[in-house]
Amino acid sequence: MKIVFMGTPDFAVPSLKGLRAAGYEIRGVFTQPDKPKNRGMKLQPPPVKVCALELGLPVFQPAKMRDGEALGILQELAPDLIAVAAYGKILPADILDLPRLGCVNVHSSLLPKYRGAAPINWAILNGEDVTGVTIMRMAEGMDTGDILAQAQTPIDINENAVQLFDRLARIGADLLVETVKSLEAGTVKPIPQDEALATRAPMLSREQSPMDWARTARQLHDQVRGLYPWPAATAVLGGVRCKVLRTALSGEAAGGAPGTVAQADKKGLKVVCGDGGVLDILELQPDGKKAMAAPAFLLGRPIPQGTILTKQE
RNA sequence: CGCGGGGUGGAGCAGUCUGGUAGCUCAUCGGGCUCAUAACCCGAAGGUCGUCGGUUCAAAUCCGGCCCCCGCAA
Repeated sequence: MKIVFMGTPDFAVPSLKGLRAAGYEIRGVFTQPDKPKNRGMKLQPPPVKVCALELGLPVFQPAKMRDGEALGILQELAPDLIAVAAYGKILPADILDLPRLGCVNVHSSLLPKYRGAAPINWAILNGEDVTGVTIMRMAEGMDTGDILAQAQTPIDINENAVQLFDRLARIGADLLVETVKSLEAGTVKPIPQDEALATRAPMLSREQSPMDWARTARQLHDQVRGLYPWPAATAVLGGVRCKVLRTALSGEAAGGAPGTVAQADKKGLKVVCGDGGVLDILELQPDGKKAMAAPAFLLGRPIPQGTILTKQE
């Protein structure tokens, strides 16, 4: 069975490796073009490209999928199946129709919930305690295709987006391989998505970063772990804008207005939230500095107990 | 050359503008107090101030080169 793989970020790497390890013939790997990123705007190859090169697979990085060039390459590669995981490009109908067994996509949510670019983050942001991975047949809409397989997994109360990313990437890879086997055997029964239950998980933005202490402790905790590590939840502490990287729900209740610093010493940095719950800030990163434990931060920038924090402008 | 912040005992910071004895909080070690302590009191150890060069009687501080870390921008 000949497969063409399409994917871009770390999330897609286990799926590529999984298919390869399962013995399928990977005819080629499509990934986004190298883009200028990071300090100095140096060109960065996407993780899938790095992985594909290590595996000795041919890599294709077309800028557009609709100009016929990509179609031409694919016709030459003549795959039986195209497997896609977080490729980041929309495939036109002529490509979707090309492979004998069609195009399948690994999506990191329980579709039809959380269609879109950031399903993992939004699941955490919304306080879900279960999420999962869906393998679907690709259609022209955004994550609207028929469901071929799903796997569920619980979200731990302290799990952040990166940790969940890693887990779902592995779960997705296993499920993808299983599904491809089923497709070969012809035992898959596609299930249409229930449009009435569909929700969207749009790209994250830095506007979601500022922490509003009027929200509940749980909501703020979810914000911190859901936006980790980018764009990250942020707060102004000791006069400095900080990324809040890790928090815990202390379970204590405390008096005081939302934003009141209940404790700020070597034992911890605890803030009263809108529901009276207390959020324990464990790890943070001031502007221009490295990540550090909250008590260490307080040594250099003490915050008097009782200070009332306000939402960043 | 995309823009900006930073490198000072183990940790987090001040000191740099205005050159002149290395400072604060925490951790560590020793002693004390206490039924006891992660609490409190007393004391100690620990730093080529990222690096190389320049200016100067004198450089953490002024000038120049280099290295490293971080944020923005996605």
